[in-house]
Amino acid sequence: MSHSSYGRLMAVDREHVLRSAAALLARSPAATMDEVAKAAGIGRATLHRHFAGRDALVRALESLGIQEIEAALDASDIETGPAEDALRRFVAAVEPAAGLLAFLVTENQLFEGDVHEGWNRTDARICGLFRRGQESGEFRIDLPAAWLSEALSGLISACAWSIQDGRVAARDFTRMTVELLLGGVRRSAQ
Amino acid sequence: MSHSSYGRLMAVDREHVLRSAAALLARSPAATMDEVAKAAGIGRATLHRHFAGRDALVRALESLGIQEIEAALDASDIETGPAEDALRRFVAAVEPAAGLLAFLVTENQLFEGDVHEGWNRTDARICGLFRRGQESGEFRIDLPAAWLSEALSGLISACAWSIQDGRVAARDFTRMTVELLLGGVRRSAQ
DNA sequence: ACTCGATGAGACACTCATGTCTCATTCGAG
DNA sequence: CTCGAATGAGACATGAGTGTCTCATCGAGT
Repeated sequence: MSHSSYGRLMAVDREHVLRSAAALLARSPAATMDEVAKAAGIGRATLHRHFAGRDALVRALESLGIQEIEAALDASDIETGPAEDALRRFVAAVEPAAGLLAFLVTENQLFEGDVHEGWNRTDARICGLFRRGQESGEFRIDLPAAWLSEALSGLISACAWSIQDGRVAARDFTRMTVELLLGGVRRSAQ
Repeated sequence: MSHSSYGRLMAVDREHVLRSAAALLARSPAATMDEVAKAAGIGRATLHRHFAGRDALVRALESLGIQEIEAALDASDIETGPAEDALRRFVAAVEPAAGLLAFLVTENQLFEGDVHEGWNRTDARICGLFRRGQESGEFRIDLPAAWLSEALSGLISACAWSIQDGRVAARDFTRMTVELLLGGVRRSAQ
């Protein structure tokens, strides 16, 4: 921390602010800039010094979300091994970012047409996972991979909300999400 | 239309306004009262004459949504027959209200804790459906019925959004939603 | 101890949606 | 045709959130 004029020194603070903002906005998407600042333990002025405005903050959260999801994709080594196992690993890895993902899903709903380019990238990888499973015979082929990707996002968001509202236990996140997506509700002969 | 002082005469107009508002707000939840009025083909003043304010409008939409879902529950005779068939009938019956349902899901996300009482009623019936399926041996019992109900809402919303964004075909709504929920993505021996 | 950058608090103006009001117009009933 | 209720258009005040600014304070490095 010798030369404080270098922007990267702010990275830790910026990171912390983004984490707080993500946690707050995932719960109350309509939260005020003032509330976001308070939640991060800083003043509103400082918040504006880091992020030009609310749009910039949301954009930064988008980037953070993309980054987390891509990190989960990488960490779970999604392109390797049986698709089912890869999906399990990915959902488990993406759990910490589930709230943020849920926020971005609804937010992207608002910004119709103005989607972050990175979003398409992660979506493509997830679609690729489902397509791989279909080609290998693990997954059924009568449902388009694009829909399966959307459904996965929907289920992750739904589970994150249910946990936030206390309707389901947090520790069951991965199991409930992935089990339902993989096996459905029908009791299979297996 | 003999005595125009009777409030029920406004029912048709009110209905039309609510339909338009539902269609618009399902796409852009942040739409202005002015946009809602324009979408309904009326002036903003008239809109305010029918609904005291934005809150009142949203409440009315909530009631309309509950009403539609309950109508779908009734029409699909959800308490009768095999749970799987009942679920299929319900999803097919609720399709016209899918956009409105998606709007209310995100809206309820905002109004945390302030849920419409009718919402719990419909949720209870849907939970009952899943529980019935579990008790009859049709559905798996390792996933709580409450979560299955949430997941159903999430899938319906996700499918409604995907259709709105043109990512999937509208005619596949029922099949994709119910097939995924019932069977999951795993290719079953069946 | 000094200095400089960053911060927090607050004041301020601006924007925008909302809610209320008025007024001219229209439409239907009598 | 006349009357009255409902409507549409617009003006207006209000409130909330935002973005920008200033200034006093704090803290780390020198």
